[in-house]
Amino acid sequence: MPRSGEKTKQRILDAAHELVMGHGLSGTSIDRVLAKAEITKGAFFYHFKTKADLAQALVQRYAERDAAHLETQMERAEKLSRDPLQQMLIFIGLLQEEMESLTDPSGGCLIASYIYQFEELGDEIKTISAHAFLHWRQRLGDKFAAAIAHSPPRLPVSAASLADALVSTFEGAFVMMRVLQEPKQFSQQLAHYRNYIELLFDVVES
Amino acid sequence: MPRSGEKTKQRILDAAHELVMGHGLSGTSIDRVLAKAEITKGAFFYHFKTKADLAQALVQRYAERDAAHLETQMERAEKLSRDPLQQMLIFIGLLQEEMESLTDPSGGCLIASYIYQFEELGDEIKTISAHAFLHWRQRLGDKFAAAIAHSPPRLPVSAASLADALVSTFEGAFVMMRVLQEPKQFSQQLAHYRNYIELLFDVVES
DNA sequence: TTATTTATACCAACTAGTCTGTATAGTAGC
DNA sequence: GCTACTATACAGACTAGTTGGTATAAATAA
Repeated sequence: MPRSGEKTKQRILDAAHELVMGHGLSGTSIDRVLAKAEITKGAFFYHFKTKADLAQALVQRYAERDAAHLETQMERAEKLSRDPLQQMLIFIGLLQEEMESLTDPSGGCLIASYIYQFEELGDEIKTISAHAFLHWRQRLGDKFAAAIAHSPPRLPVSAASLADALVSTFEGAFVMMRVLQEPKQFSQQLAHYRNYIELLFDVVES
Repeated sequence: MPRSGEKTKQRILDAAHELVMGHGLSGTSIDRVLAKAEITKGAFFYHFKTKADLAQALVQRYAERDAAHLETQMERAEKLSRDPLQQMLIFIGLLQEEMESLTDPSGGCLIASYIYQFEELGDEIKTISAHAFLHWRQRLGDKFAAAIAHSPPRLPVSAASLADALVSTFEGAFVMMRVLQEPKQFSQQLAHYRNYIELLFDVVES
């Protein structure tokens, strides 16, 4: 069945992604990926030059999907309000909705799964990872900048670091969820972030 | 020179810890630990039964030091004020002080470095990890409970989840720092947490 | 006080298996 | 004839873990 090369490649990436989430990158052998994807070694090395090449394709795909997801939810939020602050609050709410349906604590961030072996990763992967985070900083930072310009926050904060704080909340929540085996950590930590934004911009009725 | 076995054991743990922070656990071979600690394989397996045993000793030592550090700073904060909320704010400030002096983005949390290979880790390690986090929840949760009892927060929050939010902030900050190679992320994210607490308990002069 | 034993702490070399990556021969569809 | 594989075999490096032996120091016995 030629002409379907892309499908096999995606199967490999899917299998690898799942394994990396549970065993880490260096704990995931190519042989186990082959077994999970039900292909042979020849097929694997037809699509990927090396294991490092797989690791990069993995994070590339992850970053692309992540950016697309951010864009989708952000555009939804932008259609639901004209006010940038409200857009952000809606955006956080949409993320919360998604995460509340999570019931198993096996979710995670592929990029985060790489960070404790950065020393043996290529620069390309580091660049892709950083770029994924910087994209959030940019997209959300613009919203916060507009919100700050519209009404000053009760404490001095930079738009970029407020954006970073949401990404940080995500990453922290993943760690909490995995260590404590508590899926609810995710929506709980997001709720605190939302509280913070609301208090900061004084949208809480006293 | 027998009788000095503990020193060698600590040297092994030190070397292993440093390597795990840069290559992950499964990316850290025993051979490389031996090279770094400048000992032989015999010495290693005299002190540790298996690699899994090393991993456990590593996280055990980390958890103990972490708890001791929490206690030290908390007691300092408790001596500087009688008010539980102020104690928490001082405590956060003390942590911020420490983290501001960090200039290289190679720091990290050993427990977090384990989470993406939890599937191949023993239950003991998972228990130790969870317990370390739960200890923070308890210690800080009590403070927040007292603070909430003293003056109600502006939004409904639980003491435990507020405590979790600080641990989450830590973990998130480590990820941000590593991915973006920005050491300042740490104090920045802590500052947001501090802002949140201050706004929540209305200690900000308007 | 000296000789012997015992436990600790360690070393060098080895084993058995796993790792990534290569190679090769063959096949099914376009 | 090109693409997209299967299947198998294998090289070379690295893996965790084992073995047999050694140096040291302290405890015990003569």
